[in-house]
Amino acid sequence: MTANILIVDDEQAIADLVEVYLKNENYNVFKFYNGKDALNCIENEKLDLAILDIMLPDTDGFSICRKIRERHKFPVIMLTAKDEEIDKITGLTLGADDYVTKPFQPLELVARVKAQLRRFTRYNSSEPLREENLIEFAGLVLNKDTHECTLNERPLSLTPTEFSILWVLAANRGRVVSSEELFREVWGEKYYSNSNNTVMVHIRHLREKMHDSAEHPKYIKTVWGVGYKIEK
Amino acid sequence: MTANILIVDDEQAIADLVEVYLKNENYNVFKFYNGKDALNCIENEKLDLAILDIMLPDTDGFSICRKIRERHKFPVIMLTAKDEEIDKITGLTLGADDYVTKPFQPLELVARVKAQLRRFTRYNSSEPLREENLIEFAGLVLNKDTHECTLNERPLSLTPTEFSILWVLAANRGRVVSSEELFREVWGEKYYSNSNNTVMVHIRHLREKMHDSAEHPKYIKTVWGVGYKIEK
DNA sequence: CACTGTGTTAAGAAAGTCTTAAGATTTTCA
DNA sequence: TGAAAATCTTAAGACTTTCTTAACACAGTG
Repeated sequence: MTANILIVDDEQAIADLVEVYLKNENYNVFKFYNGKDALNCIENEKLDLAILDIMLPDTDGFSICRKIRERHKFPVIMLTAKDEEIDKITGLTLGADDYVTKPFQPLELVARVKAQLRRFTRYNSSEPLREENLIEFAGLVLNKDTHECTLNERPLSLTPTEFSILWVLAANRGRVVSSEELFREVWGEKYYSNSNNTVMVHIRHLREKMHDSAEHPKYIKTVWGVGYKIEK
Repeated sequence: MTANILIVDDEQAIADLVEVYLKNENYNVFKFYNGKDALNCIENEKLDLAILDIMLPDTDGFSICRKIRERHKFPVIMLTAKDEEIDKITGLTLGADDYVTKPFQPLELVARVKAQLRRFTRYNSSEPLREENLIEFAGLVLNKDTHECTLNERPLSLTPTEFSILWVLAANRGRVVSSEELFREVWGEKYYSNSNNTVMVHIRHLREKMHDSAEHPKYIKTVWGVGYKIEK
């Protein structure tokens, strides 16, 4: 399950560095030092993500981003110099999905790339690579297409977040999923801190709707100090 | 029984310091301040372990790690700057066996080196290098995914720390594991002092749950002056 | 017997979880 | 568009489980 990633930066050292790190993660990398070649690549290759520097010799990242958005939906990450703060707003409104300011830690960028790919394949892909869009076991039915859920033939009215959480738990049934993992899976790229009890509150709501209790859970079990799990 | 250890760090002071400590332990040390010489060394020397800084003038630790993994199986320890927290995950998935964050206590690093060498020489014979998440032997079953544990088909309800301790003992079955080693494995890189009897208390709880006794232990045996072990 | 390492116990500290509710945000729909 | 509804996030306190500490008892060692 690899992905095709485009990197465009006229600073060759940076483009090369990013290339090394991405290849380390087994991504296919298309690397260009100018906009013209990049645009060509966008037309001819089936890309999964693009990393664009804003300043380029022959054009700029925004133009490329706009070009991409005309025909494609894959995520775009912008590279901006530190003092180009304004780019944040502009870049994002122009359709970039994330931005990273220079200088950056290569691994930070890699993490962002992964986050975007995860987000993209989860939400935007009509034909999922691996994941099914129907989970059915032990009286629980989850339909990702319709976002419907039934428990023992009784329909549950779940909010989007609740559905996502239950989906992740169900997809990993039998395995303990930590709050942090749940958070990352459901919310995507944001950072997690222990003081954030959002997941917990949603679990509480889920249990309520499933007529489940925290003390003697039938469905979502708490594994102390580790996370939550649904039995197989 | 000495070992050949490669250390690569462009911060000469650090590389030199590590060298001193490793030589003090009678290891043969190959020290380099850049990636090129290190790669050369990897080709020509029969190494037992490598310590790699991530940031290098001409390349990076991951590239070297990948090179090593193409041909060799010996353990690799990564050095990461404190703020490169994310490296932990990425570095490990890239094939490093352990990571140490800068700044570090030299003796801490030495301890890690020893641990890796021990692990390697042990596993290298029959067992796979990659850690499993299921240990099953002599009536004891430990499942890291579900955090479940059964002893002779009877489920044991273990706390996270108890589970970790039993896991380490089980993973090292047949070998004595000292309290200090247990502490480091379970609690991470924190410092250990002899006056700390936390491990002992947990062992006591474990024995209780396993219906084991200190005088005539069936499972967790005390090796006087050394540590604890579980028979194979 | 002194000494050092290990075992036991219990209580207080710390960490993790649950619940609740208010306020912020987003979505819906007239 | 603006008001209402739904949903999400945050925060605080109660509650539970787990961990650590410390004091003392016990067991090996020389």
